[in-house]
Amino acid sequence: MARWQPDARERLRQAALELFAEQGFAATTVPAITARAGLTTRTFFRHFADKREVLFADESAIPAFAEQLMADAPTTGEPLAMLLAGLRTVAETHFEGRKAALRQRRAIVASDPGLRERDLHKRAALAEVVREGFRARGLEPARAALLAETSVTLMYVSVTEWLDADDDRRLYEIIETALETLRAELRP
Amino acid sequence: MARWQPDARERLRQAALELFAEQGFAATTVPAITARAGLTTRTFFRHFADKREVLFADESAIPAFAEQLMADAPTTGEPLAMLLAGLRTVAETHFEGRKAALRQRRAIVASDPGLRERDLHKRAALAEVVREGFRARGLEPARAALLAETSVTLMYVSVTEWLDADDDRRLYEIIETALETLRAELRP
DNA sequence: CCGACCATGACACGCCATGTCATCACCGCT
DNA sequence: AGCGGTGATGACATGGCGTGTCATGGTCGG
Repeated sequence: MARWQPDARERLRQAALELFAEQGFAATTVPAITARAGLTTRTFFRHFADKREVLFADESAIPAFAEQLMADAPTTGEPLAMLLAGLRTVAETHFEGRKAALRQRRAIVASDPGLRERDLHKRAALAEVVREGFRARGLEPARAALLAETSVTLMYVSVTEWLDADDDRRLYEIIETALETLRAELRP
Repeated sequence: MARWQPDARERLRQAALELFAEQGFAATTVPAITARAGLTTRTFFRHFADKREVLFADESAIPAFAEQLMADAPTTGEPLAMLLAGLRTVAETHFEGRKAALRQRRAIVASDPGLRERDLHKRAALAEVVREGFRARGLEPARAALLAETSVTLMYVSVTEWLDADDDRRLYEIIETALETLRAELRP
C-alpha cells in the first residue's frame, strides 16, 4: 500500500475550492484546507506558493501556450493578423466550453482584493510573454508593448462581456467585435 | 508642548522609503519603520492599510483627479478628444517634473512581486474610474471599457518609455506618438 | 537486497495585520 | 478656570501566513 494517497496537489485544490465556495476566500484558512485534504499545512505551501495561487493553477498554462503559439507562427505577415489568430486559438482552447467554471471562479476572485491583484498580475505576465514574442520577431519595443497590452486588454474585456452575457455568442466573435469597436473609437 | 510630534504619517512614509532604499522592501519590517519614525507598529497600520501602501500614497490622488476631470469635461465632442486632453492634463500635473522620484519608486516596485501586484491594482482602479466616467456620459459598456483600458495602457506604456529614455521628450508627446503607433498597428 | 531519492510530517519561528482598551493633550463650551 | 468630549497614539493580545529545517519511511533503480 502506498505511503500516501495520490494526487496531493489535486486534493488540495479541490478542498480549497470547496471551502472558498462554502465560506469565502478570506474566511478559509490554510489549515482548514489541508485538514479537509488530509495533509499538513506545510505540504500546502510545497504545492502552492501562497493561498491565492490555488485559484490560478488552472490558468497557469496560458502564458506558456501563448509563448509557444508565437514561436510557431510564421515570421511573415502582419502582427495584427497573427494576434487575431492567436487570440482565437486561446479563446477556443482555454475558454470556450468552460463558461460555468470560469463564472464561479470569477465570482470568488471578485470577492477579494488580494485575488483581484493576483489576477491582474497573471494578466500582466501574459502581456509580457506576448510582448517578448513580438520583440523576438523584430518589432520595436514601443510597438511590441502596445500590441501586447492591447491584445490582452481585448481578450479580457471580451471575456468579461462573454461571461456577463446570457446568449451563446462565441468568445472569438466578441473579440472581433471589440477590435472593430476599438478601431472605430481610435479613428481620428 | 504637544503630546506627539506632528506629521506622523509623513514621518512614517519618510522612514519607510529610506529603509526600502537602504535594504530593500522585503527586508524592511514594519517595526523597523516605526522605530525609525519613533512610533509603534500599531500606529503604522492606522495610517497605511498595509506595508505596500506606503509606496502608493503619493499617487492616490490620480483617480480622484481623473474622475473630476471627466465630470468637468463638456459632454459634447468625441470621447477620444476628451481622453487625449485628460491624458495631457494628468501627464503635466502628476508626472512631468517628477522623473527622478518616479524612477526611484519604479525601481523599488519592480524589485518585489507584491508591489508589482499593488501597482497593477492601482492602474486597474484608475481604469475603472475612467470607464465609469464614460458610462456616465452615455457610452455603451463595451465602448467605455475598451476606451478606458486603452487609455490607461497608453498612459503607462508611455510612462515606461518616458522613464527609460534619457532624452527630454515630454510625456505627452510620447503618449501622442504611442496613439499614432497603435492606430497604425490596428489598421486592417 | 540495499542505498539513494523524494514527498510528506513535525516543529519552530518571525512577520503581517487586526481587535480592544487605556491614556492624555487639545479644544470648545460654559 | 474648569470640564467633558474628541481623537491620535500606546500597549497588549491574537491569529493566520509563509519559510527553514530535520526526521521519516515507502519507492525504485541497481
